[in-house]
Amino acid sequence: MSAAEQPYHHGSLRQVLLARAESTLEQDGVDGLSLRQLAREAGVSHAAPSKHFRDRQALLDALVEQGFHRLTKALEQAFEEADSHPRARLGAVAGTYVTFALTHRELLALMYSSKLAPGAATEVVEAGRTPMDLTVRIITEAQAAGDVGPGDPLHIALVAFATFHGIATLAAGGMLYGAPVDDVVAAASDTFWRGLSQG
Amino acid sequence: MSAAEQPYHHGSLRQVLLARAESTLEQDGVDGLSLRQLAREAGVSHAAPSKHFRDRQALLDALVEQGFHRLTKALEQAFEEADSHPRARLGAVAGTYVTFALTHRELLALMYSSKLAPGAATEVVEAGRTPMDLTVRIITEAQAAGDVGPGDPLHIALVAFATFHGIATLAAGGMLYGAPVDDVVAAASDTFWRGLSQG
DNA sequence: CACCAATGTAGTCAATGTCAACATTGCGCT
DNA sequence: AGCGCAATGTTGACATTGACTACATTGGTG
Repeated sequence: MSAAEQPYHHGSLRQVLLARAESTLEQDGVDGLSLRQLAREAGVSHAAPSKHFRDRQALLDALVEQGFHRLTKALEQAFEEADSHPRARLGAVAGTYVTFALTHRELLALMYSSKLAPGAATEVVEAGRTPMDLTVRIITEAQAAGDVGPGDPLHIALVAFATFHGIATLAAGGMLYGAPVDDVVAAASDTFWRGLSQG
Repeated sequence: MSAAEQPYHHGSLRQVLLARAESTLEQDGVDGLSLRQLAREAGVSHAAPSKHFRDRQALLDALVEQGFHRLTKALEQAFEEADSHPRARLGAVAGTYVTFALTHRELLALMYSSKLAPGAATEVVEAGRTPMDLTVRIITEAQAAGDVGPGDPLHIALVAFATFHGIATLAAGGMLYGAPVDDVVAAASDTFWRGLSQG
């Protein structure tokens, strides 16, 4: 091959495709994502991506999985670094979640639209559980510490998670009617803990 | 034209397209929606839909608008028919919202994905505000009745709405981990009101 | 070193959204 | 009543896309 030519094998096509796919996703939305376009940008033939992703859905699944892993990592870090008091932990986790939602609007929407291919679902479902698992853990700790009365921790955690998830998605869609996200999150936190602090 | 022929003009093509589009949407998701397929099902030529919807997005916008109108109607009816106590009203509205979300999963997702064309946005944005407006009204009444302490009713209403919206979308996505929706809604209601009942 | 699995290429096909040119119809205005 | 035009529908075309098949190149491994 001559000097300026590309080697026949790209070398890291899968990574490049995923990276460009993610930035295109955020910029143009899911509908703006085209396998052929990605191939062009990567400088490979139009069918090359098929060696790494069976079809378009497989690429989306990979994006979702990557997204969940990153989100999980961020949430766990926030959990660890926060003061160990349940209130501080939930606040840190909720804040991280909302930040992620605002930084990766389209990705989070994709993650929870979950048109997951029934085949590859296992891994993704696994990764998708972490946010709730963390929340359950916080509630359980709060109950152990006496900050929260008895009751199925799953139900209580679901209420908490749904609240912050709802705020995050509404914020990402610009439907907070001008209210600052942080204020809404803080208000939700206050209401939530006050509602749980008594039997 | 011979007896069995269709008249040249369909007569109610727009309505038929919208109706079939909605059922296809729920059955196959947004991606399963094709203008040409709809045209086939309606028995018209492939370009006929363009006389009623400039492009595919315009059809989706129309579905969203129709969806918001139906949701608004249902919520307002629930609001009126419920006992006038704020707690009963919020419960009725929340229940109606969740029911709608479960009955029209794909539609609700589309409604809040809001890739609204900046042009036609006004009408849809208008319709999209009603759920929050109703919630604000309930909170204001609750404050007037002394059931809820002072505070920006918008913020409080946002927390409530986000909570039920979050529960609804999680439930629609099958991410409640087996917990019955009604239980989660009830738990959220209890926590919410208890958290607000004191200064 | 020969072979083979992984990776990339070229060509093709059907489906789709969109546009332009043309056909048919019904309604309003004179 | 009837003329004319806007609304509605048809036909044909084109570019893009996802997906499939056959083939080419490469690098690692027995």
